Amino acid sequence: MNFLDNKDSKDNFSGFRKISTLFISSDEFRKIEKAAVFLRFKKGETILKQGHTPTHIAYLQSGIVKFNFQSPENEKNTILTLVSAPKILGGANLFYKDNNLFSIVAVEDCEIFLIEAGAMYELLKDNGNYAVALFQMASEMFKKSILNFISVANKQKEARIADVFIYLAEEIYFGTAFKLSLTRKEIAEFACCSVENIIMTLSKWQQEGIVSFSGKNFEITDIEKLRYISKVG
Amino acid sequence: MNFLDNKDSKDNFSGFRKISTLFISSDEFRKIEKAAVFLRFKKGETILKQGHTPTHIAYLQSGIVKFNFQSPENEKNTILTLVSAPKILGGANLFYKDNNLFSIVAVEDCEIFLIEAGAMYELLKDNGNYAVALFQMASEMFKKSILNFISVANKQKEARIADVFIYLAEEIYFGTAFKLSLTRKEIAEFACCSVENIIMTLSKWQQEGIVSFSGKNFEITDIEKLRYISKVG
DNA sequence: GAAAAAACATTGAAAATTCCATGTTTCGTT
DNA sequence: AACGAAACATGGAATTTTCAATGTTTTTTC
Repeated sequence: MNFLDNKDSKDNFSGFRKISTLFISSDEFRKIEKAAVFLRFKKGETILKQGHTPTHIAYLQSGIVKFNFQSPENEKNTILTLVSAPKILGGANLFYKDNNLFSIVAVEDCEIFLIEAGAMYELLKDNGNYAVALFQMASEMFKKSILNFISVANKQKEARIADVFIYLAEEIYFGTAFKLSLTRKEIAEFACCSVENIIMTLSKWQQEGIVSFSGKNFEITDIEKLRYISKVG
Repeated sequence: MNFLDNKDSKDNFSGFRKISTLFISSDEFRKIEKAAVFLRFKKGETILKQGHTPTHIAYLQSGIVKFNFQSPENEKNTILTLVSAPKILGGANLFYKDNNLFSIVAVEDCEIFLIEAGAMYELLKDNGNYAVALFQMASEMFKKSILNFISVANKQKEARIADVFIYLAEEIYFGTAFKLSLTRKEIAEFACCSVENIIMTLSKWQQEGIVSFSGKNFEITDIEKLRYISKVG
């Protein structure tokens, strides 16, 4: 990661400014700007680390991140959810006193603003409706994790993998053709099954004409079939 | 459920008043009281229903509730988490615009205050620190759901059931001996496995001297063994 | 307090899923 | 271009988990 000069940082802050100034004044927003740093993260780098004390709230300007839980006992990872820019991240961290439940890791190169929690909190104290708006955005990510939980808990392998690919198309890549930035192993960690399951299911789907892929280039050719699999399993 | 007169309601509101008046004035709290109704729910009754528009925030004065997700496709239920009084429930509902993700259902007789979301929101607008405090409390329940998710995703049957019973002892009944208010089926819905798994595992544990039970009376006699099972699986 | 319903319990067969072994391809580095 | 490492791929054995059938006990309801 590398630090940029302040001017560049301000130019890139526009997304967050737009959201924020619906609720707070430009003067107040300047306080946030002063308490923020702009950072670039390479694919694979950890943005917020599981177990650390939450000191910052993050705004994802561009890129894709995963919410990754690493089991302390075995070496297994679980991807709770995947998020693409622009979004407020780690809002939950701000509202907890506890340590971070999970890590936030870049799965593609990311541009991020880290804002000091203390400065943010000062502002929220006097702007309840801004606080509520931020909570709502932060809650979205919880909601997505819970939806994934429900999928994992109720459905079996193939339906879960279908859910993952529907989610990728609808909420991450915004289209049925995309360059997949996740490895098979990461998809397995997201759908909570083994890598072999992912590989075999994808091969099967390719034969059945539901998806087609070569290397990282993916296309979902029959998303309605995927929706059917998601329902019927 | 039956409605009580206002006086009784006020007397029972003390828990929520105590929390709230750390952040807001007594005058302001009176506005909440006016917008609240006191209700009793019998075991099995639904307090907030999945799919409904969230119009109220709930304060659980006494009793135990489950966060229950009912699958629209098959008839399967999943218990996301279990919560015992006193707690703020459905805070998430307040911070969402979406419909309720899950139902909140009494697993023991409950005393509940339902507060109009609109009145609450008016108050939060001018009291950011109260908003933050409420959100922190509401987030706790999300956190518990996520922890359950992680257990379900990473561990197998026996370790998950161990997690459920450790959770019951530590966070619901506050002791290792208790009158279990969940059926075997509900435990299965919580640990995400079949009823047979629950029954067989409990029988095995009883033979091994880890738990002892007859009917609804339960005692965990060796919680350290349960912790070991939770880790090693 | 009797009948019905729900909950609890046990077993073996069937199905789903992971584990293991092995081989190929792709990617990044020197 | 050669090398090693990581990712991708395949198939069968071993394991875990659910399903199905059946019976007992407990709880609820009239």
